[in-house]
Amino acid sequence: MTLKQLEAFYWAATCANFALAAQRLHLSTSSLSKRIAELEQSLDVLLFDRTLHKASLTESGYALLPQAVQLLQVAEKTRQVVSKNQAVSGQCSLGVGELSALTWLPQLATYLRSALPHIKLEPQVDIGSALHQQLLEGGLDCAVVAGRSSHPSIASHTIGQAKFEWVAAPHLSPAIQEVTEALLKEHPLVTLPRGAGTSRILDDWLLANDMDLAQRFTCNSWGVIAGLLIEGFGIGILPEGWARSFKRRKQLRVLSSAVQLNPLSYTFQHRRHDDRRLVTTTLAAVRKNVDFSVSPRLL
Amino acid sequence: MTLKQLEAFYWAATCANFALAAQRLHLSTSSLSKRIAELEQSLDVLLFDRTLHKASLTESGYALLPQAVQLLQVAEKTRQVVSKNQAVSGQCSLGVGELSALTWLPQLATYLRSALPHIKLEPQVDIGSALHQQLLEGGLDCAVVAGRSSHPSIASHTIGQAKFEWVAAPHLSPAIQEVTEALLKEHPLVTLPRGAGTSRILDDWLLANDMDLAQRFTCNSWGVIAGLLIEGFGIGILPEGWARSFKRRKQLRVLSSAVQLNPLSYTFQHRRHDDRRLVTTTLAAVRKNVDFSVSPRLL
DNA sequence: CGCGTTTACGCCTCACGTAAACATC
DNA sequence: GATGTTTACGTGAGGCGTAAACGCG
Repeated sequence: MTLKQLEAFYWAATCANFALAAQRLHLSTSSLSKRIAELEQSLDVLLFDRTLHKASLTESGYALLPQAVQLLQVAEKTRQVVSKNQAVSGQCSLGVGELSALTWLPQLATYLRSALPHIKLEPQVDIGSALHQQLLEGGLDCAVVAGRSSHPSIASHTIGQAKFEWVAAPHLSPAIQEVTEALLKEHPLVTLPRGAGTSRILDDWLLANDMDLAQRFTCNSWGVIAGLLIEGFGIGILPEGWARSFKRRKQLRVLSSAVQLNPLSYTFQHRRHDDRRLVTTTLAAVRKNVDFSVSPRLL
Repeated sequence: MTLKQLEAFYWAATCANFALAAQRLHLSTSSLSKRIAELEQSLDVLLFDRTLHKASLTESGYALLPQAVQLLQVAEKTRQVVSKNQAVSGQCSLGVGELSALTWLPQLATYLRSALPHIKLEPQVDIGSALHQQLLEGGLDCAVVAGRSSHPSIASHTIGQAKFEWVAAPHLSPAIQEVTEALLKEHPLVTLPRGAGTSRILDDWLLANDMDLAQRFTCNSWGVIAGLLIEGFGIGILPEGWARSFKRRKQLRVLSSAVQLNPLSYTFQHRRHDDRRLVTTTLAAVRKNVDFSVSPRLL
């Protein structure tokens, strides 16, 4: 039984399949398979059931998993205790939503390049639910997602809030300065699809105002949404930084509303027992650089 | 960093020297040295100071030791959780005093041979203080010693008591049936050297009876002591089983005493963090077979 | 047939022991 | 010189990737 074998077992047990786990370990699938086989041989126990299409944990495998986690944690702690102030290094795949990608992510990348050059950041942009799934399957080391995860094997750390404003094109019902039910009936609501964090904000607001769902036009790209809003296609909400920028250029106007939009809390999420310094260091770096209020870089 | 390296480090750090640690791991000294060197390289830290005659732990080495212990313990636990009911195997060097060796040790050996054939018992007979030292230096896995160890890195488990009787040859002051100060002044006290557990019993008794030390003749062999007592060389104490045997053969008579001799408690001792099943299983086997009251096999 | 896992094979590194060298007392 | 640790070196097992085979949907 070796630490390498246990590490291979951990990833194989918690990733969607061996290929993904192997990728995570910078290993070929066949080598990973052999490591698992050798671990099984050394413990004289079958850890995976291969009779099905996918390898799944046996009872013994389930029994081993928490032990393996503990062992790897202690091993990591051991490395930290002894080799203090060693440069953190490795690839870190970070999942982010489009909003994060367009506001503070470039800042984070710049910071990491100068402060922690041995960390190779690999950003992956997708909607929150996809990122969450990727975290579970082992495709990501960590992700910044709206809200906390309710999944037991994902740990969430609050890192910041994004604020939103109601906006409309200047020529869209120019007399009206406030978001009303009538306005929402007249013009479609342009927003991200359900499942994105922003939807929660909108649903909260609609509920608080006792309004029915207006016509809803969804697209998974903030850029497209902003474009549609500027075109006067409908009304919608934008992150405060964006709203500010477009307002300054007179491309959009900010609408008031009787009830404020709740801010949206974002959390840094990672696999609960993944205590690698790579992850904790990345969390610290994200905390240093997160800022949802900045204007998007592309404008 | 591998488990093998940490195991090598643990033994190298806690044994008297690398050679002994290597022997313990069934490894050549050079291989052990290389393992340590590789561990140092992988952690990028010097663990031993080689400028002195003997390699001694550096500050980092001292920091690593408890972590290594914890890691090895968790590893051992992990093996146990998964591979339950696996046969325990390995060489187990057990230190015992002569009294244990001559009473219950053969019984233990027989038991182990039939019940746990994969454990190779290697008994080593010496006086308690030597066994204790060997435990500390790593020369022994475990030992049965009189009294508990006060050393922080040695764990003690009480396993039984030995009772002793005052004896004398039938022709030695035949009128006297009780141990008195006068008797002890007339005849030398034949006993084990100071440092053996039996000395404590005698000192307790002398103190309780407010007696001064009589003339004392010491020898490190119970066989020699019994021989001298039978010869009428002096008076002394013998384990109850021995006293019973010699009394039955009329070679010795048992003397009464106003104050009883305290029984002597024996403990099973091992290195505190050595949780190998080999050790715990041996402890259980010793508990099953320990019996200081049996007559010695050689009589 | 596609997807996921294992086997076959050639390559090379790594871990071992023997023996000699080195360092300290 | 005795004791204790490291270096040199030849050997064999073990871990790796590529590529082919297997086995279940």
